[in-house]
Order: sequence, then structure tokens, then C-alpha cells
Amino acid sequence: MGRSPCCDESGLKKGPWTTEEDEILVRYIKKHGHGSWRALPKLAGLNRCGKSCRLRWTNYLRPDIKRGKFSTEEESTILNLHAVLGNKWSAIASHLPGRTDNEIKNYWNTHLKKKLISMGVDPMTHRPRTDIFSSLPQLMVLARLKELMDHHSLEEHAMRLQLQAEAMAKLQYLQRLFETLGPTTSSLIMDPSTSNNSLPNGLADIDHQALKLLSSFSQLDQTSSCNAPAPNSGSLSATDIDYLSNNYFPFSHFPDLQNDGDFQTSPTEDDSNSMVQAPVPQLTAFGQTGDSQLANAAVASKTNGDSCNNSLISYDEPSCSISWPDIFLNDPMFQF
DNA sequence: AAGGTACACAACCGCTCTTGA
DNA sequence: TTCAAGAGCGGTTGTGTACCT
Repeated sequence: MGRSPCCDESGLKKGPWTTEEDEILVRYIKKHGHGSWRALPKLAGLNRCGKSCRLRWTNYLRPDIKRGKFSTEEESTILNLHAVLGNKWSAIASHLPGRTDNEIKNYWNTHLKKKLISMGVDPMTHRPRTDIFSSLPQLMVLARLKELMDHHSLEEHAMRLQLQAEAMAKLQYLQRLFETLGPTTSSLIMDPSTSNNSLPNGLADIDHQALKLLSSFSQLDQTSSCNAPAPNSGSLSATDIDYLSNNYFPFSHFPDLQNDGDFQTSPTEDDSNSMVQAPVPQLTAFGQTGDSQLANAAVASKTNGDSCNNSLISYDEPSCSISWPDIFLNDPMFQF
């Protein structure tokens, strides 16, 4: 598959288009259609490469292009679709009549990405930013300082902090490990109903090192359901998956942007054991497939006005806002 | 008013996929 | 089946403009 030597011919003009060039291109295409883009510039009398002409037409000169600011409706559609499709700009553009992939991409990079970051949401995963974990120890210490000073000696405090730090490091390692294996694997792990004896190769490749980590992690959390048997070393069995899904996803009860289930914006005291008792969310492996049905679902969920109960987060309705520090601090995972 | 900086967006680059000979 | 051209796509860059000091 050789790459077409498009614009490297010398003498062809690059850079911004002039109005004269635009007029020539529009006039030609209106009269003859674009036909072969490579042949077009010569036939139209333009000193541009065909690719440049095609981009200029599709991104700017096409008569059905809608210009101007994005409406809030369009904005939330982009956010919802991006949560499903990722950076599939053309797929997203196909659901926004009159908008080009380039325009949406630019709008995403200059506005929406920053907006999400300022909201504490990772623009790529549409989940709360994981780098928040880096400041977690400080948050935990601040929130629990008084209680600690009342009930524990400094030595005890230091020892617990050390254990918690170790636990967090292991947890982050595991998160990365599972992320590396991809969304399908994550879905399998998070969805006990998929547990069976024929695991995908990637999952079977999780080495016993990871399971050791999981096992040691459980020992740190004496308040949770550590009565469950520790997983065997070696590759994951169906039992292991079930075990993991029920015991070792301390964040599994976090609101998930692609979660079918409900979530609560502020955990109550009754939720304090949710890590142990709450059912594991049934995640859907959307992946990066560009599946138009999913995209349609994203649009449909938006138009139905069902912003909190559908499979995707609503970015424009404050009722769904989440105070993440509250979640951390009320979570038994982070109790000393 | 001038220079510097940040931002927005059009355009380009280079890779991949599709298609047809 | 192979190969090359055409086309599509996502990431990046360059340039104009607005804003700030």
C-alpha cells in the first residue's frame, strides 16, 4: 500500500486559500462535480494538489456546511458521542448535520477537552481523572486527621499510611494491567455473568504476579470481605474472575459513565459497606468500534431527556454532578 | 502604542483503508 | 493475489486575531 505522493510535487501552492481560488474551485465543482480529486486542480486551473482541494471543499466550501457557534445541544451530543466512540470524528460528525469532522475535532480540542478537564473528568475516558489518586493521601489525611489524632498514636498513623500507600500503588498497577487488556476484558471482569471456563487469551495471560498483588491487597483491607478464599496463582480461572468482580474492584461502585445502573451522587452511611455488598455494575464494552447503533443510542438518550438513568453521563445537567472527594472519603476503602 | 501571549481554526501531514486493474 | 492510486481519517502545525501587560 504505497502512500500517494500528493502535495510533494514542487510548485504547488500551500497555505491559506484565497477567495479567488475558492471561487474557481466552487465554480468547477458545481459545473462538473469533483470527479477525481487528483485530476481536478489541473482541470479547474488551480495550482493546488488534489488533496488540498478536497479538504478545502469538504471542510469549508461545501454548501451544506453549517458555520458558527456550536449550540449546547450540539455540544452535549458531541460529548455523549465521544464517550461512546472516542476520537472518531467522522463518525461523530455524521450525527451532526452540517458539521465537519475537522470542525468538531477543533471544537473538541479547543473547548470541550478543557471543559472536561476543569470539571475533573478525563477527556479520553470520560471518567473522573485518575491522577486525582496522586493527591489522595493528602485528602485522606486532611479529612481524617482529627479522628486519627484522637484515636491513634503517631506510630500507628505512620504505619497505616505506609500500608495504604502500598495498597494504592498496587491498585494503580492493577488498573493499568486491566486497562492494557482492553475494554472487552474489563467488561468480562466487571460482569460476573460472563464468567465461564473459556476465557480470552489476553485474560488468561494475567500472570500470578497480579494475583499475588490482589491477594496482598486484600490483606490490607481487614474491614472488607476478606473471608473469601484467596485466588490461586497462575492464570485466571472463572472462579478467579468471579472473585475479582465481587471483591477486588474497590472503585466498581463509582458512578460509571457507561454504566447501566444508577448511582448516587453522595453516598450515605448505609453505603459505607457498598464495596462489599453492592452489586458490581454491569459494564458494557463499547470499545472504539465506531458502532453506529451505540452512537444512535447516545443521541437518543439525549433527546429523550433521560439524562441520569441512561447509559451515558449528562454533561449539562447539574443533578448529576458528583463530589468526588466525598466519595473517596466515605468509601470504606479509604477508611483508616 | 507596542510587544508578548493565548487562543481558535484552517490547513497540512502522514498513516490506513478501499478499490480496481 | 498483488499492487498502486484514490480517498478518508486523526493528529499536528501555522497563522491570524484578540487580549493582556
